[in-house]
Amino acid sequence: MVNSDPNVGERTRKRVQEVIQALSFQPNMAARGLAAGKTRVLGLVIPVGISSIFSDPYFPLVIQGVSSACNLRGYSIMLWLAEPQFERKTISQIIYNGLIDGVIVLSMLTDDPLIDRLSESNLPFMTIGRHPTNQKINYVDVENRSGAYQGVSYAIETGHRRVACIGGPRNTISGQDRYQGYLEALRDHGRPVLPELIVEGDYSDAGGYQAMTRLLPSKPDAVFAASDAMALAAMRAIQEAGLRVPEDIAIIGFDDIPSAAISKPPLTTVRQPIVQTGKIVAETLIDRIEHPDPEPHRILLPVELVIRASC
Amino acid sequence: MVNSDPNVGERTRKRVQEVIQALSFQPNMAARGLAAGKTRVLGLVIPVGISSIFSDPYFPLVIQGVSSACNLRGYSIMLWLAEPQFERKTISQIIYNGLIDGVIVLSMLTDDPLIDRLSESNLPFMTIGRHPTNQKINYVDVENRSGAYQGVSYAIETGHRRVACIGGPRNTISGQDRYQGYLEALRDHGRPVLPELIVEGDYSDAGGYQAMTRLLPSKPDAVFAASDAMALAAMRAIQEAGLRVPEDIAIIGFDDIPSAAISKPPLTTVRQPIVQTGKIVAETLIDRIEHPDPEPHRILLPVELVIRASC
DNA sequence: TTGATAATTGGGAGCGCTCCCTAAATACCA
DNA sequence: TGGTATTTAGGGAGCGCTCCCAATTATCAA
Repeated sequence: MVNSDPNVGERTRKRVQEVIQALSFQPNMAARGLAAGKTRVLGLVIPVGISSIFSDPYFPLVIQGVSSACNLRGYSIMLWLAEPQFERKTISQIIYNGLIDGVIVLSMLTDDPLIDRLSESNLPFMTIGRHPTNQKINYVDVENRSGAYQGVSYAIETGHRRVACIGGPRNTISGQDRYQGYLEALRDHGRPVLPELIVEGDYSDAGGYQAMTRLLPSKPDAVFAASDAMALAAMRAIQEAGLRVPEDIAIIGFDDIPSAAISKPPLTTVRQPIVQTGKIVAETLIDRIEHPDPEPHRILLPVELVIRASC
Repeated sequence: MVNSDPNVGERTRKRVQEVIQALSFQPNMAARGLAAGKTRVLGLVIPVGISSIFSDPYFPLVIQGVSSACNLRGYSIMLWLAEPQFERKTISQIIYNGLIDGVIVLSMLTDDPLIDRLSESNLPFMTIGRHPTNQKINYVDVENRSGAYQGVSYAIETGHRRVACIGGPRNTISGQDRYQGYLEALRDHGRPVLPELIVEGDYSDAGGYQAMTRLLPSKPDAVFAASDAMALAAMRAIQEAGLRVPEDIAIIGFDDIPSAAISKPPLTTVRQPIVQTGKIVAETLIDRIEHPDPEPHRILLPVELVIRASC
């Protein structure tokens, strides 16, 4: 017994430990996994279909959180970047191959076939990002809607009348949720929804710049961008057009990435706890693996409006 | 025989394939790993000790390259973010546990204890980033020295006389190599090395901004920054000080990250093939696992000076 | 001291696969 | 058609561990 078997003598246990030390013995995980039926490995699936997605600082931070929780609990991470062409075959193959005790899926898209496959299986899994329809899926997400609501409300309450929106991609859940928050804030403050002030972005720097360029002729006096990357790019576009931030156009972002604090002016933004999200999703999944429990776990992490100088 | 055993009848093979299809049978990788002594899993170790390191777009891109090569060759990736406090124990434990056929180590630091442990073992491994002393270690790296040399030479040849350097951290190999390139370019063009024009950065945005602020009083007319993140931040610092890029101070970066192309002015920088680096290191490692070969493999990938408007 | 009970230990089966060796089937040639 | 060479199929051992049960030893009360 290499492990701490509960009914093994104190003396024996000690001797075993000494021998382990002396030989610097490492149990073979493949054998252990085979015999015990559990490997202490978590799968982490990240879709990279959307081109810009991996240059976003979001993903590394999630990985960092997951990794940190796994280290603490003695788990390892198997990483798959799900390139679209592999989804059908490889992913499902890989997932059922007995190397993994559970899976975390970074679920951006509103319709991810992988999720359906997983819910049919009996492999424990959680998603980062809520599922739009299936109520039985366990997830961790941040309060995207409420965060956007807060940000846009703040813009309105600080006297801005034409608040534009650079949204996230429409086929992402977070993009939709943040857009909803924008809409609701407008409605609750009795403001009209003006189509010319709404542009779809792709969360990326380049996309934000382009979106702002298209927005400029409509003369917004504030912009809510669904990501900091886009917000910062929009700020650049505004300044290059000879306008001032926040005097001519105020900006509110979403994420609070490191560079948001040091832009000029510093970006007012909605902070989401990215590393924390990764940690919690991993912890919850490990809990569920070790103590199976049919109760759905749906966790919504709070966001926080960080007021700086851009609005 | 689930695999394509070379001496198995054509008819039988076909029948086996059909049955596999019909049952959508998935071989258990743990069992296969145990029996065959190989798991088709690669370890990827990334140190996250340096705080800012994971917000750098470099790492995701390397992962992407490694992942892409692994997908092609039917390998999976086991990811470890090596938090410093785990290095001694966990990392070496994990690496010898039989779950892995080989390891890729993203080796930034000039003295990484993990590398020494690995070279004592007989686990195939490669590093990304050359090793400063041990000649027997297989690595893939980019031409950091020559890239910096090209960039700095270009600055000098375009008429700049006081070329400053915002270097990478001194305890990183790439930081040293790029600094060497800077020095050599200065020397080969008969320019003096002025200590007041040399500042150590940490590759990060914030570090670059701070470094530039310190550099400003020394009145450089050009700056070579060892990363684009620093270069972009330096550009901001210069512009905020009321100076123009490139008229007052020219800037040359290193990396060619996406935002380098859309900054204002667009950044002249040394492009390094990051995804490619990941691909090649994974491919080479897999080759070495499948066809052991004591010959050292040291690969230096070329870089390319991308001339845009900042210099 | 003895018997009953509890704590501990050692041994064997088996996890699902690969590898190797032998037996059987088939092909080939005189 | 018989015999040999060759291909193909099948069976068994074993990879290194965990789990479970039987055997052993220690513990305690009468």
